Amino acid sequence: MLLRLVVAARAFRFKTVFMKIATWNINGIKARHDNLIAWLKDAQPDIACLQEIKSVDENFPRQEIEALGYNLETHGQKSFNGVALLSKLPFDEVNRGLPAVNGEPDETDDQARFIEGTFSTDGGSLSVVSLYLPNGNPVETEKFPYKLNWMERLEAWARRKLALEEAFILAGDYNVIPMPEDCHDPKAWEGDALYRPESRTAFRRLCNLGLTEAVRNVTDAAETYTFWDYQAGAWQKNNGIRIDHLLMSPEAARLLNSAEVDKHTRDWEKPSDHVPVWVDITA
DNA sequence: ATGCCTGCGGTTCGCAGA
Repeated sequence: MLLRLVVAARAFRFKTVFMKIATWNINGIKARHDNLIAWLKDAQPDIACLQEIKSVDENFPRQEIEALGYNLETHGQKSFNGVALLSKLPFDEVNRGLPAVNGEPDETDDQARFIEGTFSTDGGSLSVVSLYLPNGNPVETEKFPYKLNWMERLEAWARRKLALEEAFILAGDYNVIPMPEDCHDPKAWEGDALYRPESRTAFRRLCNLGLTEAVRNVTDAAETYTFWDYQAGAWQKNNGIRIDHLLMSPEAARLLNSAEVDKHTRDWEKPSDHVPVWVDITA
């Protein structure tokens, strides 16, 4: 009897559930719907964070995604931006929009770039954010300060969240090249908003709160890129950049098993210029 | 130095992206 209890307790304690959490800037849900469905069937993420859906919520094509077993929450706008969360787990809570630095809703920001879902797992609560950080170009316009302000607000959000000591993952298109080795041709990016010292410093500050950037936590492989421009044969020349990242709280990072880039989707017909990046965690 | 290419809205071109 005692033995059976011990066996049952061990089985419970060591029950391992793997979860795959992915992020992908799809560059338009209407243009990328079929590619998205193909990738979902193939990669089978438990949670997928999408960016640049370029659609209002009412027009987002839900049917085939839901038929694959996903719960779906969107935060869209007309023509530009827009983020979404797909999850096989039911959502406990959904929060739309990145708050101001003080934690209050930011009424001055009407761009749809942030959606958070919270979930219950065997290991406790898990929060996953799909974010689309502003590009910031051209740097001499108001777009660059908007980017830096957005990063300040993101850092403030992460500080508040870290105080709760729970597992969370900030996944998305950060529009930041963290290091020279994260692009094919660093010289070509000098002065660009994606590579400006202010952008890289803000990204580093975010990481240095105690977040783990998943891909660089598991590999230092050269030429690990997540975006290749449509123009000038960038894909064929492997002229890429690494700007899509998953940042994990300590409680999430301790569960990290692997992190990968689904580079092959860039070779598909009508590809997005970004490819999916994902982590596997023990949840 | 500039455009390269693509998606979107809304009409055949302008804007945005990175």
